Amino acid sequence: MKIGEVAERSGCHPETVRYYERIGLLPAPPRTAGGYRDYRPADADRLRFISRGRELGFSLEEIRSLLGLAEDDGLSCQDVDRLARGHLLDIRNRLNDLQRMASELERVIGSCSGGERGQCAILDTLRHPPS
Amino acid sequence: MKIGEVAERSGCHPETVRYYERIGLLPAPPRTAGGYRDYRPADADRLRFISRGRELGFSLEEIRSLLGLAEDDGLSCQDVDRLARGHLLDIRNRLNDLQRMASELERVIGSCSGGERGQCAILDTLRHPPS
DNA sequence: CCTAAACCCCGGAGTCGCTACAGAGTCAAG
DNA sequence: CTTGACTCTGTAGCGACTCCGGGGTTTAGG
Repeated sequence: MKIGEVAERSGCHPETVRYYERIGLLPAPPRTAGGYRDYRPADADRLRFISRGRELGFSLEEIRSLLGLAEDDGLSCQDVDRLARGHLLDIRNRLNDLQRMASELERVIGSCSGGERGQCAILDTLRHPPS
Repeated sequence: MKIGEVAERSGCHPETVRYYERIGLLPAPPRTAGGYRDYRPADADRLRFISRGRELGFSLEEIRSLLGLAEDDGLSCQDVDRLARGHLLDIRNRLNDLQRMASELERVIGSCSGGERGQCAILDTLRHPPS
């Protein structure tokens, strides 16, 4: 199948598929007589694996590791687990940061919408941090 | 004051201060005889404004707008409010995304840690998305 | 058989917000 | 006078794409 089809099946943009090939995340497929990339179903599976990993917020390097771990049938489950747990911690940290941002913004916006004139509470907050 | 001091006062890295100058977010200050940038306190204030905006997750372009709005004393409060509310929506969306990632990861990790051998549930999830 | 549309190719540049050099110059303390 | 800390410029790198230009190929319809 051609790049458009594998892209559609996997949920990646065709340019992204070429990009993954360029950085070595997806093996370069054979070409047709006309020079088009010719993929097999396993490539679509691999791309779906990548795309799903991205949806879960894994970096491409993390996904590269996961793909490596998925290859060897040894006792890699612990490694996978460790990687996933580490990643979960990252996400929780980012959640905390965003949560703080959101509350702070809500507070600031709330204090502004009341006053119709005079000083702007949002700009004041930016000017004079409460920390 | 020199760049190191203004950086420390504002919480920005010196290289970041130069970067902000390069992209026109901070006006280029006069130079000393030796060619060093010579800042005044107002520059530190502006940098703190920027850095605080970054902490709240505003993009540099948004901050550029906020700085512009902070300049003219007209009826810009509504614009500021609109910008902040729009930004809050962005953050809430990102929060939702991260929240979904975290729950999904927790689920997947939970289902993995039980099994000591056989197939890895995490890899299986990546291989066979539940969607 | 011919043409137009849809697809594909490649290489390179742009995005955002820094950060990290390299290689040079300046300044203050001891 | 020397050492070390700071500063200067310009450039390149990061991650994960995305878009562009200028071509080539395939396919469906007339």
